[in-house]
Amino acid sequence: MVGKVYPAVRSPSHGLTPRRGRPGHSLESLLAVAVHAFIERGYEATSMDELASRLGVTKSAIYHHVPRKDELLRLALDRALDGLFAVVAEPAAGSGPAIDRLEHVVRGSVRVLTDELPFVTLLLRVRGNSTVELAALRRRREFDRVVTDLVRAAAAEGSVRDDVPAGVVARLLFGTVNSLTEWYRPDGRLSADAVADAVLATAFSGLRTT
Amino acid sequence: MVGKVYPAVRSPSHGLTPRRGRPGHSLESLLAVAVHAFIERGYEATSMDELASRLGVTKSAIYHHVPRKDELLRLALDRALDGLFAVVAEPAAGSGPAIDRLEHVVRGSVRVLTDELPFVTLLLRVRGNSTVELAALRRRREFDRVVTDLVRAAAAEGSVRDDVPAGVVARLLFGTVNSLTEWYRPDGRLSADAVADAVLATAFSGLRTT
DNA sequence: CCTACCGATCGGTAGG
DNA sequence: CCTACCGATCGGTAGG
Repeated sequence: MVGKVYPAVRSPSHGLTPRRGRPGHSLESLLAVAVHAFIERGYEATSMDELASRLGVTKSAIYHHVPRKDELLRLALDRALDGLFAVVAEPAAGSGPAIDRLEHVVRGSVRVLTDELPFVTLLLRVRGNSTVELAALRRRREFDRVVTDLVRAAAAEGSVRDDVPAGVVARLLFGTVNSLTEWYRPDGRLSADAVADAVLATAFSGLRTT
Repeated sequence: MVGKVYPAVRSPSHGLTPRRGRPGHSLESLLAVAVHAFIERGYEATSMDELASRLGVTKSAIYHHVPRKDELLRLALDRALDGLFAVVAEPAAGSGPAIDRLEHVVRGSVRVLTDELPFVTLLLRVRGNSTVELAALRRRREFDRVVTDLVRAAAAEGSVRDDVPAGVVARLLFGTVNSLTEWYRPDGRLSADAVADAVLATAFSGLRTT
């Protein structure tokens, strides 16, 4: 279902086709335009003709690069998910006090969100209305489970509050992180690092000073 | 644009038509089914025929109650927005220390979210792809401005951290609150009051205990 | 025999 | 609240 192969796919799970080491330029720009349109108008509300029009090509030209519309969605969602799973696979996410590992995963997630903003934005809008969306939701829930386990471990250490269930703390924490897609813009006043600092300070220590 | 009138509208801004004091039962159930479908499948991806099928009537029967599909969206979004504005209009939101007023508005917003979950969920998915959505976004931004002003006043009082811009603190705070629509369910383990307590404790004091 | 497309149209379904 | 439709557009594919 996920590993369905179409001509010339050799690269990692994001499915790009870098022929002889060069980046697959036209699929890449197609994907960028598609993700932009999916975010702006919604996936189902975006027609292949609209994508074609934005790209200045015909609809048939798009079908040269992808076999179906939902392949565009799958490529985009996998890119976001690959980024998030790369964070929890980093050594710093696997050793040391749980509170430090949690901080590392939050900072890494903010970095993925700011670096791959359109892809993560699209991921957070997915509701499970197709097999592609269901597969993405499954991977996302797996990521959430890792974070919840970290929060639970940090609470057991005594470094995270235990008057609120760990699952609720994890959800509120990632609700805060994920809400960045609603307003963070790379060309805005705040740098990606400043945003990460703001999220960490506010979420970990709270907004109240008194 | 917003006040466009269609036959027999006499009630407040939610636009229901309670004839002779009796609640408009069929519009109410139509709205409930429509909002449910819009959340599940997306507004544009939901066809009027699908709504008719869910209701066990024909598509034309729906057009007896609303003149256009987007009227269903407008009614739903106005209900969520009316609830939120009712909170900031409460006396406790207008007097006393800013930090207390902010806490009151957050608690009230969580209450509206839990009480009118489907309507608020739909509101938070709106992206401005039509005049109805743009009007809702305008009202929502007005609400956000009130909250940001409260955060700024609380920071000026010295009761909210000032190492992060007030606008960012406000966005993160309401990112946390709004993320409740992603997982809170009225029939779940946590009561609405317990959720409000969890949000207040986590957002105001932080998740870290050390 | 390959790639990167084109103009035209398929069977169905959208909102109204 | 129904049957019977409309102009248009949907995702996907034909031959060249």
